[in-house]
Amino acid sequence: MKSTIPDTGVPIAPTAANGGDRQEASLHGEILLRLRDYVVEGNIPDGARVPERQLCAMLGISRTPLREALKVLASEGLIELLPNRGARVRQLSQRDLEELFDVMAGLESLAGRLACEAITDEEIAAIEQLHYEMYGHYLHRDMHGYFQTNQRIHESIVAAARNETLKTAYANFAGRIRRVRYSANFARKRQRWAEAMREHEAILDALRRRAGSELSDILFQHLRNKRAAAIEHLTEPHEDAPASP
Amino acid sequence: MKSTIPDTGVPIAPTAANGGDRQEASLHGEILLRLRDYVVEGNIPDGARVPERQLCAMLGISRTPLREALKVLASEGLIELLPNRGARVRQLSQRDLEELFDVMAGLESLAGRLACEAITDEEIAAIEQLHYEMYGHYLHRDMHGYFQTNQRIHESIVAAARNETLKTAYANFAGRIRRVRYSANFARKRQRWAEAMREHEAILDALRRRAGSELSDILFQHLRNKRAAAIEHLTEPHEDAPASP
DNA sequence: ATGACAAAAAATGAATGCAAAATGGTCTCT
DNA sequence: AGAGACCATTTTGCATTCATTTTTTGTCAT
Repeated sequence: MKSTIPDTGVPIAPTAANGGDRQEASLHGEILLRLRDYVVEGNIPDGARVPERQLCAMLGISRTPLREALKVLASEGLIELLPNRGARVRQLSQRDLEELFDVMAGLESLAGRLACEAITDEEIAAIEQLHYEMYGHYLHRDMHGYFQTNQRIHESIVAAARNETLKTAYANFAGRIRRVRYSANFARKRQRWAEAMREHEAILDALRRRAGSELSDILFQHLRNKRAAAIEHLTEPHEDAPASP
Repeated sequence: MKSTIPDTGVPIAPTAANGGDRQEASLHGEILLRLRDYVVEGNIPDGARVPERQLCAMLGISRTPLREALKVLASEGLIELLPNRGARVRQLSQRDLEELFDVMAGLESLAGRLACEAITDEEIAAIEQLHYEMYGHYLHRDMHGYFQTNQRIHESIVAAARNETLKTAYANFAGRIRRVRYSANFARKRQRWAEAMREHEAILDALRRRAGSELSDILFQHLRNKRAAAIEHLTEPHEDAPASP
């Protein structure tokens, strides 16, 4: 009598798209990956209560591995665990977002500095390629394409830093602000968009010259500007039509 | 009898001195704090197997909360969990240490930059005070005092950054390399010691002028030098190692 | 009708139980 | 005697169960 749970659909789908390097072959590891994605994707409203039983039914497992995964997600800062009151999706205050953006700025700044020490001409060429691609999206006002290529550029810089620890930390913080970061780029401010393009050109220039310290400054400032745009976008979240003022 | 852990009666004292702000009132939270300290303090040899039941007996709890704490510690990078083979204290390769030092460098570099934006004259005065105190330890060849004051200075800079997220991340990474970081300062190289003092003066100078970008560079380089000293000290580890008293 | 109190229901925290996998030792076969 | 196979013990992973705490609900009094 092991199967007390109705087999509705496929409880555990193999997360083939994941990094897979980690030793997440066990059930709790699988659950962890799926729950993290589930939360990051925004399937649970901010601050909503999430009964364990419900998640168990959804995932087709018992509470033990689920609770283990919840503890890890809490330590990652994605959710918060109130004693005897269950888990809630962590609600980020404006201050939290500012702090997170600043930490991201520090990490990218570091990534740029380290990248200048070891990046190859081929990697720079690849980033240049992405840059031109992004420029195309910019010209075509393709916000979605721009956003994706932009992320790939930043990830390429992090990858070029050749530091797995940094890469992991970066991915962790990026997950926390994913939704906001996305909407930040969606701010209709064309001026900010053009400014970001110029900043990216400066980034590329410093990268070509392997000017680590300089690139560090530029990247920090770039993220600071993105932070400002994100915060501004959050405080006045009405933008369906091009506002007149 | 495969006891890898010294069996004292009540080995782990209650961590009353911990940053009790956290909502770790529950049992698993308490266990987490105690286990983390226990591991960070180096009570378990590198790479040693740690049977769950033994830890349970030691802590006087059942396996469920212990396993939850282990999962969290693994996500923090302190231990690693091999599927069906239990938890091992994570053994840091030289490359791991290099990466960790670089990430620490990035975080301190960020902290310095942010600190310049908001630090008060009083805070700077306090750091100056610590600096002179440290100079005294340096003159008296008091390695232990020097080490402690040095840490307090760096922590003060991080605190001055006014970013709790950064502070938490910094504490996390600091925990991972605590032992090595300590021994790094124990390197008998007097030359490096004098150099570090000069670097600290430059840090203080940039801080007084609120020169964020400059301070960022100096702090990064300072940590880079510390990293070099630590690695060097590890590759030729023949000094009278600080054994347990 | 509203508020307070109390009991029921549900959810969480921790312990125990059970199956699968790994470890260790012994035995057999060459 | 040595290498490999086999079995017993230990250990891990997960499910289930038990005990508290919280939340809801129903009733009563004002």
